[in-house]
Amino acid sequence: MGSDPRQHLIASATALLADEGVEAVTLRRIAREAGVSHGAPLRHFAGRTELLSAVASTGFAELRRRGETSAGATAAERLRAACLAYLDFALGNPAMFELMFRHDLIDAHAPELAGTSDALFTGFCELVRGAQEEQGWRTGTDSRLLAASLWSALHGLAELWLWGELGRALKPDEIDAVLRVTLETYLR
Amino acid sequence: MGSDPRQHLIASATALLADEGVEAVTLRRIAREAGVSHGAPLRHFAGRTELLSAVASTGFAELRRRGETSAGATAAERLRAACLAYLDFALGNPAMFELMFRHDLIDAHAPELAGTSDALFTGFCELVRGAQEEQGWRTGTDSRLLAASLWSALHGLAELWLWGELGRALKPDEIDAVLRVTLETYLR
DNA sequence: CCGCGACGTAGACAGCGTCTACAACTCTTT
DNA sequence: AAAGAGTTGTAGACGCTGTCTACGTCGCGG
Repeated sequence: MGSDPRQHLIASATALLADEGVEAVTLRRIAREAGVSHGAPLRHFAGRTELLSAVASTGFAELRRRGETSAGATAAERLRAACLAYLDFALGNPAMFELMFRHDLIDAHAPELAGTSDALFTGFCELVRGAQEEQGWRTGTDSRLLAASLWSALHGLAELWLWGELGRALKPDEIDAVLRVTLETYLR
Repeated sequence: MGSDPRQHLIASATALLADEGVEAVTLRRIAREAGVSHGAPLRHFAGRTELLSAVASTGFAELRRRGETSAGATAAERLRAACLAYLDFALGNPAMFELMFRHDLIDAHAPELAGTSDALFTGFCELVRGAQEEQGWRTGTDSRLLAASLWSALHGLAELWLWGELGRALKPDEIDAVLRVTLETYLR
């Protein structure tokens, strides 16, 4: 294996995830992909859960990066851009997005994963608070609660859309319209 | 097996689901629970997916029942009650709720399941339309899009809460507060 | 030089979904 | 009444999975 076998395994798993979906990411497939024996990954990860948690953690880190670098002159515009980035990430990386919230496959309490996902939520809270302070937007409500509510709305939209539930009731191009309704509802 | 083996198996699976979670609901466990051999369920269902789809379908039916019978003098009150019922169902039956949206375990295109879940969305749309017409609430927006947006917000809140992501950032009793923020945001 | 820890391998085990061959039982048709 | 066909349950097999264990094989520090 390479110089950093742990990173090598995470990379193989990430590629497998993007190519063939969550189901395909088994320890044995990862090992085969990485060119090692079926038991080798267990030398670097306590089990499948720990490896998948590490993969999911990179997903949270990437999502946070996208949210933080979202451009905009005002805080409200940056918040709006971050919301769009969330949906963009989910629809563009459906398998990674699914893994990140499959609590049967990952361990939300793993230190690394808890760190990256908490950082994501904290960053989002700050975006919300910034928009609140900048222009007296919903100043009455706790920014943490408001951030949780808005995040939920975005998250639910991504999940229902990816699941296909909305897909039968709505036309494929109507997801943008629903997202616009959600943003209109919150950001005004 | 009983007079209606199909129903018997669904009942065993439902009990197993509530008792031990989604992971425990394997074909072989269901068979053991129902007191038959490990291959017997395949005489009544084409595979695990079909059996779990039937179980999930009962979940959608129950959820719809709760939403339709939600009391309220005005349409707006009935809509609000239905929203509360959605969260109540998710938090009270976490395993069933999880199964209902695990598209890797069930087949969303199975006729029975598609019927019950479509009926749920349609009913919710009508509740939204009713509230729109009754009191000129958000009359500019398509009721289907508005219903999808609101449903997403509720669904995301349930998922994130059950997943535990919000649980680390928020105190256990703050989910009610977030729900109130969401309802305030939409229903005004 | 030797031992020890890190790493990789191969085999085993139980559990899973699914398939197949076989037996029993019910119902229809002759 | 006898025979055949369809339905339902059983038992075993196959390949897949995660995980554990025993066994090697390096490299590096005492």
